[in-house]
Amino acid sequence: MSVQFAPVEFEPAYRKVAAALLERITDRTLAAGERLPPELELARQFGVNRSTVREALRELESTGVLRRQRGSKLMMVSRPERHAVADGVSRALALHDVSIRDVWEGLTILEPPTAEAAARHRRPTDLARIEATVARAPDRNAERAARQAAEFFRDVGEATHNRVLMLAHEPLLQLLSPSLRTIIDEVAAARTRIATAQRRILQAIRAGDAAEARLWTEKHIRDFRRGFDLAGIDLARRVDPWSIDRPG
Amino acid sequence: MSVQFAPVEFEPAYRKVAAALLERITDRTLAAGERLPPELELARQFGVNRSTVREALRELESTGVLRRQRGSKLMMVSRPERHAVADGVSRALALHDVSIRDVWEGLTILEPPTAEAAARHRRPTDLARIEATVARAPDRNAERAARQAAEFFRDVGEATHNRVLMLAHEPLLQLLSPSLRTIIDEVAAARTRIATAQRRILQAIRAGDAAEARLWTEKHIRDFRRGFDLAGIDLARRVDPWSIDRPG
DNA sequence: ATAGTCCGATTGTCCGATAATATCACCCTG
DNA sequence: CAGGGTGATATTATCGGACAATCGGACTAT
Repeated sequence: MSVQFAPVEFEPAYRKVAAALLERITDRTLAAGERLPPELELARQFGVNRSTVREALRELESTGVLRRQRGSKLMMVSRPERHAVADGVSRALALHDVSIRDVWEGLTILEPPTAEAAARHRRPTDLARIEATVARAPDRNAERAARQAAEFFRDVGEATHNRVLMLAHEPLLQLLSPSLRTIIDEVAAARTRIATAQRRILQAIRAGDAAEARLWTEKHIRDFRRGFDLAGIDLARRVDPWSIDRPG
Repeated sequence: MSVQFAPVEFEPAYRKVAAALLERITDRTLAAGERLPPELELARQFGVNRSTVREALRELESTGVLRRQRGSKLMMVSRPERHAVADGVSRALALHDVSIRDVWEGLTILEPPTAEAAARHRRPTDLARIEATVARAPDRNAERAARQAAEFFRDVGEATHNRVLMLAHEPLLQLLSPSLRTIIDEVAAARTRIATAQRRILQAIRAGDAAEARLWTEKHIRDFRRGFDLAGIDLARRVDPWSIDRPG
């Protein structure tokens, strides 16, 4: 076994076509919003059959760089939507048997500094949005209440004006939402504690008090941990392969 | 405008097929490692043409839940590979004009607590892996040195045994790598400072000293910031649509 | 055992065709 | 001239069928 050979690599045409198109999209030759040529035209240009082009298009469609507006025929170059990307990440994490503890730990790490950053970079419109969400605070319906709790974090994320942070916590919010609903359903004090924390965090962000925003967010997340215990949720359990919102 | 109608939704067959298959995969009816039936069989079962099935397969293939082992014909159900998922996230962030500052801020938030967690949960094999990487420390070649620097963070991430954290920082490492290479190329002191920080962090992780691990990681990341300035990299510049590794 | 050979199954790719519908230039009417 | 109908055309979704390449085995000869 003196000589070693690398496996000969073969790439099917549909993948090559997809790669070529993706290349043009990432290097902005094809800008977002631009319309893609018709399939037959692409087939002619690439010198392949239309079926092959279509397979490539499906690939790009599912990554979110191609989309078609409702009721339109031609494909449009687009930027992947945040929630669509997050769906993929969530699915991947769920399939990898990530535990509730893992997700919670991620939030513990991510949210306090995010709130801090929000306190520094928030603008009036951000405050308005957070306020609107906080105002919906204690909701009788557990489903809605859980959604509101997640929405609050999203709003805070928006206020950072850092897309990296916004995208990073999105899958965590998605994965935690079923447990969150359970907590709100089972733990009597949950609603008011959440509402209180949200008010304090909002207050701190409005005042531009980064330290305070961080502190209350830490409390807020720690409360979730208490909630898991009180609701009898096993932290070691893997997150549910929950229902994904279909990308619009 | 008394009555309102939601836009009638039409889903093409290839999407329905993809959704149906994905459903079976997320609910584990089709377990990872299992082989998918042949395309003709699927076409028969779904009552559609083979071309339609193929378009659905391309969609699932690109999300990473389907794969074929090298040189095999039948598709295999699989879990999305971390780096493949991260590629998608990176691309999305790049297309959204994320700035270097945004990415750096993400690392600032993510890495110190990650090192902390690593100090708590590391096992002997983790230490060995980190040590091996640190041992490759000052490399003359900037390209390799940058890869090594990123690899170090990956190793630390592995040591947390939390897949959420591992996946979360992966896109950041990918997006930062071009800038990192520039720094190593331009800033004379970069190599030794990186090597020093890595040694100290490794030491702390080995000792199980979470606080120390966090501290040195903070320094390490702050150093990057200094590096950007010294290398004349504009933090407001958007990250490069760098070259993506093709998923194997 | 290892290499050669054959065979069925399966994928990659192509061709051609049809129905549905989005797009657009055009015309008509008030 | 604005705005609404109206075809002709372009384009997609889906189908059926075809063929070459090749993978997985079985079987055979060395």
